Amino acid sequence: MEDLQAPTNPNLDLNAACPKDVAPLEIDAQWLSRDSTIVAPELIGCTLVRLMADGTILRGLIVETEAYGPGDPAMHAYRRATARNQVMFGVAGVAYVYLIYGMYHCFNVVTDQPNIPSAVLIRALQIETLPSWLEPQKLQRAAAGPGKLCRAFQIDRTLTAIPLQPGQPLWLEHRHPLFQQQMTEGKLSLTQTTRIGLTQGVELPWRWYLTDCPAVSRKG
DNA sequence: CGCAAGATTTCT
DNA sequence: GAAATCTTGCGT
Repeated sequence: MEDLQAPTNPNLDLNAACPKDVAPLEIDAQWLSRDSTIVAPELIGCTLVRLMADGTILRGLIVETEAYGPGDPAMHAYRRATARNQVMFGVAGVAYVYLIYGMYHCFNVVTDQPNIPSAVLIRALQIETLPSWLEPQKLQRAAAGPGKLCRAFQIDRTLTAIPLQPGQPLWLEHRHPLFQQQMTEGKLSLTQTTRIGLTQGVELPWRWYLTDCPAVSRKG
């Protein structure tokens, strides 16, 4: 079983930081056209929105990310461009989705300028509202990990290379002003650590997560 | 063209 | 600790 330990930070109140009644601004390609190690921590607190084929909309607060970039031995495009990774050489703001271990998908946001292969892996979401098919008890950890996140939001390789814009199957929205405010006040904070599951580039501290958030894939 | 390894998850 | 499961890309 997974560790369902409650947050230890009494200030962590995502309902207060992200009230549901105000629509934040969508994130555009220009904002994402920066170094992945800059974008990755700034994406924490932003919202991933999924529009299903049947019109259903799912929303999740991004609570854990990892950066991948040029010169990084863990990056899929480290050696050269291939059919799989070529989307990361293109413009920012499109999806890069790949199959891992034959059974899970990982969702990335392409970042930085064209011809600079880089992306941010979205590793965990705090799902906003309970989908009809999900038991309430499982909501908190239903998107705690890149594979579980894609399973919950029904993201697979057919979505790779799509632009992340409203009306598309996926898009991003900026932090709510109150989330930003609680960051400034120190009530919310980010933790920076090394990335997970790698055999190369292990030492690079390019993973960020919302401190004490129970929806994060793992601590440390 | 064969094959080992993989940005994971879950069960024993 | 190990299985599930299959694509990718490197080495032969």
